[in-house]
Amino acid sequence: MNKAAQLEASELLKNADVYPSYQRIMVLASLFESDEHPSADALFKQLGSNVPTISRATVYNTLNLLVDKGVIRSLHTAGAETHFDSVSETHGHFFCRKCKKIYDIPQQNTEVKHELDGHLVESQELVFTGLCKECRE
Amino acid sequence: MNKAAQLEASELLKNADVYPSYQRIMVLASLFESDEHPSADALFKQLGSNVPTISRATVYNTLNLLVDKGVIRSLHTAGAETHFDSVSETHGHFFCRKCKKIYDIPQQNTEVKHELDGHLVESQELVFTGLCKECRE
DNA sequence: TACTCTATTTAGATTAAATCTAAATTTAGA
DNA sequence: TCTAAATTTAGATTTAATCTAAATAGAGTA
Ligand SMILES: [Mn+2]
Ligand SMILES: [Mn+2]
Ligand SMILES: [Zn+2]
Ligand SMILES: [Zn+2]
Repeated sequence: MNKAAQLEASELLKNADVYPSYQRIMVLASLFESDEHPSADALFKQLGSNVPTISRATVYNTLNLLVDKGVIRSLHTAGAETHFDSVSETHGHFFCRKCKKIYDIPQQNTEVKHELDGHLVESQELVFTGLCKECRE
Repeated sequence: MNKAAQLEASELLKNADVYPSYQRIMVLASLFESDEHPSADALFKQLGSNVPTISRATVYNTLNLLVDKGVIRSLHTAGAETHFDSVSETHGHFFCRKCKKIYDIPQQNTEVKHELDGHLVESQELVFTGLCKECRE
C-alpha cells in the first residue's frame, strides 16, 4: 500500500479525464510498483491481497481504458498474454522466448512518427525476440 | 493451385531442413498467395477448398515451425490473433485498430541488431498502431 | 515385397486470455 | 432525498492456440 504511488496514479487518472475510483487507482499504482511488465492476470493476483473484491473485468477494463488514453502501454509478444508498461516514454523491449521475461531496451531511433503513408499513428512498439543474457548461459 | 508458389514453398522448406510434405507445401504456398497478413485460422479456411482434410493443428504446427526456422515471420498486434508474413526481409507494420488491417511499412532503421545488452536477438518486430488512411476518413 | 521405426497428420478435446452480461453498487446532480 | 449515469462485480462465454492419442505416410533394411 504505497501511498505515493497511489497519489501519482490518482493524478494521472485525473489528467487523462478518467474518474479516479479506488479500483482504478489501485490498478495503476500496482502497475507502478511492479518494475516488471506484468500481465493483466498477474496484476489481478497481485491486487488480490489489497483489494479483495476487485474483479478481473475491472482490471481488464482499467488497463484497456488507460492504454486508449495513452497513460500506459501494452506489449504484444510471441507469448500468449498481453503485458503492460507504466512507462510511457518511448523505449523498446526484448522478449526472451525461454524464460518469457521482458527487458527494457533504450530505443535508438527515438523520433516518434505521427503519420506514416497517410495512416494516423497513435502508438508504436518495437519488440526484439531471442534468448536473454541469462538464458543463453 | 498456383504451381509456382508450391515449387518455391518446397524449395524454402528443403533449405530450412524441413521435410516438404504436401500439407506444409500447401500452407506455405497459401501464405505466399495471400498478399495480406493472414491469421492461422484465415489460412486454415483458405486451404479448406484445396486440401479438404487438412487440420487446424497442422496449420498451426507448420506456421510455428517455419517461424522458428526463420522462414516466415509472426506479427503480434493489439488484435487478438497472431498474423503471419511470408516476407522475411526487414520491414515494419501498421495495425489499424478500427478495420484491423495490417499494412507494410518500409523500415527506416534497417540495420538489424544481433545482440542487445547481452541478449541474443533472433528477430525483431516494429508495429505502429492507429487509424489507417481509409478509416480516418 | 515385408517389416520396422520414425515423422507427420488428423479430429476432437482441452486450455486459458480476454470479453461479455446482467445485476449490484457507487457517484454526481437536481 | 431522488434519479440517472458511471462503475464494479461474479460468473458465463468466446475463441485463439495448444494438447492428445490414434491414424497415416515415409524411410531404411533385408
Ligand atoms: Mn518497458
Ligand atoms: Mn509484412
Ligand atoms: Zn531468458
Ligand atoms: Zn482501417
